[in-house]
Amino acid sequence: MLELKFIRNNPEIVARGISAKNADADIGALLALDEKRRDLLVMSEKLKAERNRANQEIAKAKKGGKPDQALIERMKEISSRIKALDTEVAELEEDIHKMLLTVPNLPHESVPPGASEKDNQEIKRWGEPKEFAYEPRPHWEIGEQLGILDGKRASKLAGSGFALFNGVGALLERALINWMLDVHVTKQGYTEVSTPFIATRDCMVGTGQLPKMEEDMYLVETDDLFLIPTAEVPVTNLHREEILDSSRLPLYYTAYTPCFRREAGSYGKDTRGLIRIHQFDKVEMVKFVKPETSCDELESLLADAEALLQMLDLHYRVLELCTADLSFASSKCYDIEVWAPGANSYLEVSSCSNFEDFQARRAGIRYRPEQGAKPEYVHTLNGSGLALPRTVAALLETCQNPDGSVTIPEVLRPYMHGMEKIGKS
RNA sequence: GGAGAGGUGGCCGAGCUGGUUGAAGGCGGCACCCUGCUAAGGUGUUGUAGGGGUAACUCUACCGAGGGUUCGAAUCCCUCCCUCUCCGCCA
Repeated sequence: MLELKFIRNNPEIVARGISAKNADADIGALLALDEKRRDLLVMSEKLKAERNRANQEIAKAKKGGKPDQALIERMKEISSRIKALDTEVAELEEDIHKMLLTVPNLPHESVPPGASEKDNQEIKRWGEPKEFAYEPRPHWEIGEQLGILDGKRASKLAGSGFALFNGVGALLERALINWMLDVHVTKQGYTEVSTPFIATRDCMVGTGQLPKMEEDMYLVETDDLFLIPTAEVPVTNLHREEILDSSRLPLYYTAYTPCFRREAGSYGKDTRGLIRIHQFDKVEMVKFVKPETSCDELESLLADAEALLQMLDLHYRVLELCTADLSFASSKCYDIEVWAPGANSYLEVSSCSNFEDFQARRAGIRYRPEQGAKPEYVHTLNGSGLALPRTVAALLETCQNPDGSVTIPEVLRPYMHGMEKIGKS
């Protein structure tokens, strides 16, 4: 959420930022409502001041035993006017707030301009695409042949767009989760949390999924609770409505959670294998930092995510998203895409974003810069480290052998009972 | 799901027979004083948000959330949410 005052004072900057993001929001209408609200507020508050003065008089008079009946009658009238004004103000405030929630975050000044995802900038390549003497097979074939992926039965359980890992496949999934968490905790300074996989509407608004993305979420209607689309939601909301001690910052958290996404509107896209499914596992990193450090923190967050792919020895590239491809809440974002030779494409396995104070303002996450100073909003960041199914896909495809087996990366072997290869079982 | 208790400022905790209570008291924080050092002690100060004003300043709101009663509500009434205890059910 942007600050209303900021919009009021910088309408043209806001408008420019919104259009750079290819979004639209009616700033003019918003500001008109705001002006009306302030007019009514002044009227109401003047009346309230009068009422407060009168109330003291009445209280004093009553002690003497003779309340002024005429004054009470007049206050009755004023009270009803106040009530009417306040009702109107409250309605305006609600409208303004609703509109404010639909205004996207502005791109950071360093973000390259662009009209679509085609204008994203590739800023880095690590490693080389592995060479094959034969046509490398896609992970869905490898997985089915090794008996570690069972797409048919997955759809029996939950319909299309779900995965079922079998035997060593399930072990591989679990090994990756444990290994990633261990790297974040023991080598990169994150604190592990294990959160609910369901979140309230307030949480979803706090991180920016709502109100815009409601169709993309699974809603448990009976309780008005949402299945989380990413651990970003519960972890960022951990400190909702809190004033954090400045000495505690920066706070680094990591969490494993499943992620649930309806993927409404992307039917027919990436339907094969593990590339786009409704439920997937992910290890996420979330940071709460002081504003002046958030740019650097984004770089180190990206490095922490990259480190995982480097240890797995998987080739990847890093894209800096252009203004048009930035998500609603982010001000700057890097995507990491891992090379999947069988699918013959780069797969997004991590998205590292700086939200600046956009989420913090929505969720009320603040800190006190100095003892006794006014609380200010923290900056929040998050990045996947990493999304599991696509990592598994790239791994199976990259580490496949001519005989159909898959060599397990060394770092994972301790997590897989020392196993070196996945063969046919 | 049933019965009961409760939700007050950074924290703990009074007030809850309606009226200078934004809110006693304590802890913590900050400033100053005292002190050979440390510890202890003394005095003062210390919430958030939204308006108005060039400014000094000033007004308003906030005691879980939302309604109601009243000239006036942290205090009375209703609804909802959350926490705790006991019972039931269940991993």
